[in-house]
Amino acid sequence: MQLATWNVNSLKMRLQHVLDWLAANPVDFLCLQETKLTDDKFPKDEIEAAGYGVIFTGQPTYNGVALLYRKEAGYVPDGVQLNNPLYEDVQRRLVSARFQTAAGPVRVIGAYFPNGQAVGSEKYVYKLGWIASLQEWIAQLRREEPDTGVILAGDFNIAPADADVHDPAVWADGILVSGPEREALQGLLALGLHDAFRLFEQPPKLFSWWDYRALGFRRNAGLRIDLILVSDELKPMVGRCWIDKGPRKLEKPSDHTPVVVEWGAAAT
DNA sequence: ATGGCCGCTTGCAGCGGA
Repeated sequence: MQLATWNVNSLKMRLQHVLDWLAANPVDFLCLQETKLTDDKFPKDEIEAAGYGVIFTGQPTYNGVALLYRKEAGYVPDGVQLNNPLYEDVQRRLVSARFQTAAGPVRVIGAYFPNGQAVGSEKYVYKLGWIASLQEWIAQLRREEPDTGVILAGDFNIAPADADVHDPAVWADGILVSGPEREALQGLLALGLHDAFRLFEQPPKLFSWWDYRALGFRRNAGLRIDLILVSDELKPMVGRCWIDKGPRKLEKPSDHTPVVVEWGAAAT
């Protein structure tokens, strides 16, 4: 099985990229962030025609998330949750559902973490509070659904370590890398979640986002801020996790590119 | 050294993103 996450920076602008990518990469699940579409404008028909069911929640202009699941594989979502039940929020940043899979029940949570804008700002305080509440909710889920694995995938807007930053000196203590943000991520990992990408040896300087400005992509001046966390019971089944730079090379790309995880039978 | 793009809007300049 495969699951991917992709911040598309407007699904209206990127729908064809998503459909083309799914045709070439028929993943079981796809989490999208920054759809930037109200629910009445969501391209449900086009996505269903491509063989995927979809759960989505949006708002005007900003944010918006979607969770796609491959119909041919027979997935039926239950326990659907839009946003965090423990956190009142007009911003639409979370979409979740549980699925029965060949590797047992799994709850997928697609997340668009707040950016935070600048360390110490009002938006930064919101970011840290939002993550703390997400941690509380996932802790609650682990108690309520103890036999269900968890995959938390999305745009975390946090580079976990300096190895995930093209130039740590430039970014030092800034937004996306600051101590409190990284500690908040550690709080999530402490629930028994694991950064799937770092379960494996990886070449250096692999990123999932590159600034549109300053030839960021050509210079590989990027960050790894799009993550897939898998829970303890899924960890032994993860066989591969990779970043697909292909879509970032297209005309009018998103500034993020897909991250994919593959799991299945227990690794031997 | 600085900042350089992109998408969105009760829109044509300003905000947010990262």
